[in-house]
Amino acid sequence: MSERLWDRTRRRVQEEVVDAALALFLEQGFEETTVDQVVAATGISRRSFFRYFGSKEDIVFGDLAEQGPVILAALRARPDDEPIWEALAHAFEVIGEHTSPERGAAIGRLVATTPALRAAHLEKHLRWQEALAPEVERRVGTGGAPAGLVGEAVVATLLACLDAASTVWLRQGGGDLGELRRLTWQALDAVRSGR
Amino acid sequence: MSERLWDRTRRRVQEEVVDAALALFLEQGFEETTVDQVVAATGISRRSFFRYFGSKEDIVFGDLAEQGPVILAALRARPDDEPIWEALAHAFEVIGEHTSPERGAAIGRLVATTPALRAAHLEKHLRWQEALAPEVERRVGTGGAPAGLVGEAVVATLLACLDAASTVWLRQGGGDLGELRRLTWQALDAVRSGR
DNA sequence: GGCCTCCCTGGCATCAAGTGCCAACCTAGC
DNA sequence: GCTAGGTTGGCACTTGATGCCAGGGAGGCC
Repeated sequence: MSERLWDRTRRRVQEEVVDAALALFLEQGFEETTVDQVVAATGISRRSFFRYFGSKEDIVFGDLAEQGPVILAALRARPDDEPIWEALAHAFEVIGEHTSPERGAAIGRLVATTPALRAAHLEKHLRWQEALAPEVERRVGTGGAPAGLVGEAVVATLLACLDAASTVWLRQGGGDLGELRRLTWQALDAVRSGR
Repeated sequence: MSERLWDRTRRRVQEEVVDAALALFLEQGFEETTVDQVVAATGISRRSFFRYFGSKEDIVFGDLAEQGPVILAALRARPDDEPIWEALAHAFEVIGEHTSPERGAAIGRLVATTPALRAAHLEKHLRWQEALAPEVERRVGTGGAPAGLVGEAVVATLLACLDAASTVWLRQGGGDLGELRRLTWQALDAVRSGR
């Protein structure tokens, strides 16, 4: 009943718009592409576009910002005695599961070169932090610090290392996910062993 | 010669606008305050406002985003054998030097509750990362990782811990800078000793 | 099948943040 | 005082985003 015609067409239209829009963005840049161009390329009305996406940035990020609970579930599924960094790193891998590395790299490059998208990207991280911090803090303990401090700091650090790794990874051409994992560990090691 | 009347009035007008605008923001919120209201409260013209500030966010952050070189200089002034975290933490203290902790806390609260400002805040961190990463990497070495990885990761981690500490600090009421320093160290310790 | 209800769509008007352009103006140097 | 160069403010315009309303299609009910 909940999977009737409307829902299906909705999803189809959404995908169609995303594909057309991404093509435009990659060709002529995100800022340089206007919403009017996007809707012209798909036949949807301008008004409906903003009902589907809410903002231009949403085309690129989709519902990624709302995936906090999904990542949290992945984290909870990890054994309790696993080192926190490993558990977190694995938990975040669920995010990339529904996109090819190539598409991910293309979007990554777009984000890296567009201030507005970088900002949205970081906002997304904040949302993830809120979702994950409590569970992380349950695992590692507060260490005597006020509630929230350690959890937020640990998640934020992992995301920081992941971003640094992504930057280098994209510069190297992207594509190989194993390489991204390796870089993330190198960044994490450097942080943890830093004098 | 470069400190003639124009420069002085420019600075005075700027301060006046910032004061009036911050009062409005704190009273009725950032998003809820329009640029037209701000210029109406100061007599300056709308057009001139955007020449002074470039964007509404700039009222709140001023030239903070461009202070990367200043922080870098402060970092360079630190002894070469000082542990990187200490050196960095001290270097960042130059940022707060020209504002009272109370004003800083008020702005911090404003930023924390306004998505657009949070995004700008994080963008600012990215700019600082770019400025500091090379010097940090010179100090700690690349550890065999590709150039840039370690520097970016270390700076980003420190900023992440500082943000986590700020969040807790603001929740506690703010005001005491020593407390903020203490919280930052606790966050950093938790990150470095995390299993 | 006819009808009614609900929700989606698209068009219109509107708002707010920026930006380009141009004429009027003011400071500084001569 | 006069000119040159930067400043100011008004205007129009672009772009993202939102409220409102009429029209229309899907699905349930008789």
